[in-house]
Amino acid sequence: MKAEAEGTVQTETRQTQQRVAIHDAFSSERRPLSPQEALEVAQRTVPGLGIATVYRAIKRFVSDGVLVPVELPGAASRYELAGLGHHHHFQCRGCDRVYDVEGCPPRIAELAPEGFELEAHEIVLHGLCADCSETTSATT
Amino acid sequence: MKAEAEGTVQTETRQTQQRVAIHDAFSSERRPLSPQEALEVAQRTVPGLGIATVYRAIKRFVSDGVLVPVELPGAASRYELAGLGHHHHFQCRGCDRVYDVEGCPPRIAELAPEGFELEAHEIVLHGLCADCSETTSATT
DNA sequence: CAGATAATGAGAGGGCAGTATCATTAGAGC
DNA sequence: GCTCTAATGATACTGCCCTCTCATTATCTG
Repeated sequence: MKAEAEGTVQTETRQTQQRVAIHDAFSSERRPLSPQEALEVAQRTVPGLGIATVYRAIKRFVSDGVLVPVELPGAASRYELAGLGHHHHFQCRGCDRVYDVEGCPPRIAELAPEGFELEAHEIVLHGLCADCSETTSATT
Repeated sequence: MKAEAEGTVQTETRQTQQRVAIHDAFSSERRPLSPQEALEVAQRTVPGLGIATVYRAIKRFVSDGVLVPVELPGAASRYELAGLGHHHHFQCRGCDRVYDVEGCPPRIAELAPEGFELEAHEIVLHGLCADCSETTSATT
């Protein structure tokens, strides 16, 4: 996987422990992470990791098609692994984490007004995730 | 409408032409406006209007329940008149304006994973509004 | 009309997300 | 191990959204 001879290689892209740790953060958490969250997770592996490196790595992963941006209301951009298929998100107001949710209600297209061209849609659920819901409702 | 005797009145709330113009901007446009958009619309009536005044007025309107915030991915906060009932939004990628859309697909609640407490949801449609769609597809 | 003061406008300031800089570190190939 | 250089980390910096400050203006009441 060197460089297919040509000059399309902008840089050599070394496999550093930082980059590996950042990528692992996304694959282990399995939910959209903000750069800050990714930093915290990856720092468990690489303590000295700096935020600038996280931004750089994410940028690279996105342009390589490894990550895709997930934009949610209010919050900063998050990113998740590409190739997950169509899905939506649930944002917990307790811990502020974002989770993927499967499925998509029918008739979405019918919402668009006459004359409008619908190209994409996005559904964001809000509430409490399982963890926060437990804590709040004092189960025991 | 003075002040019901007590001390609940923080300030007197004068009816200034600026504040009227800002409120009118929201009622005439009938769609969520960012402070910047509101500024531009209101400046047609009050040319010298400053952005700080718009922020101040919006803040006041929100705390008075006249406006409600509309948070959309990426973009800055927008606001719209309160009391419009449940609805969603369409954001045009051409002009970046946001429109209200009626209706709401069924089964939304079923999307939430087990154990999650769904409290609210939000649907954002993306694409081209009627105006931009026309322009793009070169009608004639 | 006059007085009291809320509101305004312009610009400075604060906070935060993200980027650029640069000396130092550490991958990758030999 | 050694060289080359991409990558890193710390920090300065930019850009943007929004708030604060304060001298001036305009609204409201009597």
